Amino acid sequence: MGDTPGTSGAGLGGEPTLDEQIAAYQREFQDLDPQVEKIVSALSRLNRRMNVAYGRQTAALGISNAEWEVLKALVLSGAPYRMGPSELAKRLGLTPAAMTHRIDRMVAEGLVTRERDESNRVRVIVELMPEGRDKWLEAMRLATVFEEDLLQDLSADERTVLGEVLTRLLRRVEHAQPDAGGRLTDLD
Amino acid sequence: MGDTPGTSGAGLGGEPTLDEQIAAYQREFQDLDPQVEKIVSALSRLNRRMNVAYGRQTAALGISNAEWEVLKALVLSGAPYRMGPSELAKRLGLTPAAMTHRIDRMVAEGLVTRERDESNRVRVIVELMPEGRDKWLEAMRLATVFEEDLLQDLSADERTVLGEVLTRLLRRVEHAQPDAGGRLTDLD
DNA sequence: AAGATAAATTTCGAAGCTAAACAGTACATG
DNA sequence: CATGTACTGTTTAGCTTCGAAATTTATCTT
Repeated sequence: MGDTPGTSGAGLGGEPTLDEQIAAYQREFQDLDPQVEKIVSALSRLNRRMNVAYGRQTAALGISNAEWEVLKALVLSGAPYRMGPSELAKRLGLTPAAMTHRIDRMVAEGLVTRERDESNRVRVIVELMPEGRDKWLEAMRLATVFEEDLLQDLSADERTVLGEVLTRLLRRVEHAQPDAGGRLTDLD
Repeated sequence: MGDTPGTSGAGLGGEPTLDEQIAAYQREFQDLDPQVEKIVSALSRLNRRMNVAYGRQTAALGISNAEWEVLKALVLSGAPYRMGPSELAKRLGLTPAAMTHRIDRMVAEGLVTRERDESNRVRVIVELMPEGRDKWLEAMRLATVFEEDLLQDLSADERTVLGEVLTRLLRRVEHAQPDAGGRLTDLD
């Protein structure tokens, strides 16, 4: 792929084909299971492409990915769409300081409001505004259209199997904790 | 999930279970195919977890994700592991300016060298150093161990099917260009 | 030789995050 | 009831990473 044969794959930016990439992996790293690598690489690429698509869609609505995450957490919390900053921070994996900054921006843009909890004045309540909810809804509409198109070629059976297998993989990652060496030791 | 029933799922930071999340999606957004959403959400979560794992592993080796990307591109380019900054930038989706900065750091850390191409003195050649290659190799060893563990529960047949289906999805995203509305129009 | 083109770097600034110090509130305990 | 302790959220200061635009250096064209 240096400059001799490999101008074949047409990916994002001269990115090699999946098969080309796996061949390169095998060339450079012998003890590699091509089948495993194919699954993992495909997962990774697929997700990158999906994120690019989602990013384009949310950008078209004038919100960043960071803001999208907050909107999503609030909507999924259910009516009346209120959460505390620390709960949000925990959910999104941020420090409280970073959460404060994000909320600052989103308040300034009218996506959410921030007020003190009168029953416990230490706490703060972040509440989703109608405009924020509308943006989330519109983003969801765009996303579902994209997702249906993406899965278009899969039969009902294939969808079922794919969902089941992915869920099983997810369970394995979520219910297991990697030890010092990175191995997944089962907890069940 | 506001605060009444939903303390069940034990994800990253109080993250709801996949099924809980899908139920919430359906509650807030009626025209949603739960099967599609399950696949997409599982894909997304799986990838997030994998990235966390990879991040921990590379961090243990003292390199950032950004540096990991550069090492990977150089190794996969094959011996003698040389690329120009602009080619790297295109591959990684960065501007040339950002690429210059990254290379600065990596040269300072002894992972790569940077020298002018004597045959065309406008160009620069970034070359992988043995230390960089060693880091890549060690990261690959860790990654493959993790990946084997991840796919442990899948039968040979399931691996074959999963690889095939994911490849098909990937082809659909890579060979199609979303139009203005975000739809994937097939190009084949 | 003169301009056009191209590659890489430099400069400047923006975004986003964190750590640590700080302020305000609630609660427990004597 | 008084006070210490714990907790929530914000502020401040600084760091890292990236990008846009201008700049430098070299090559190519005519």
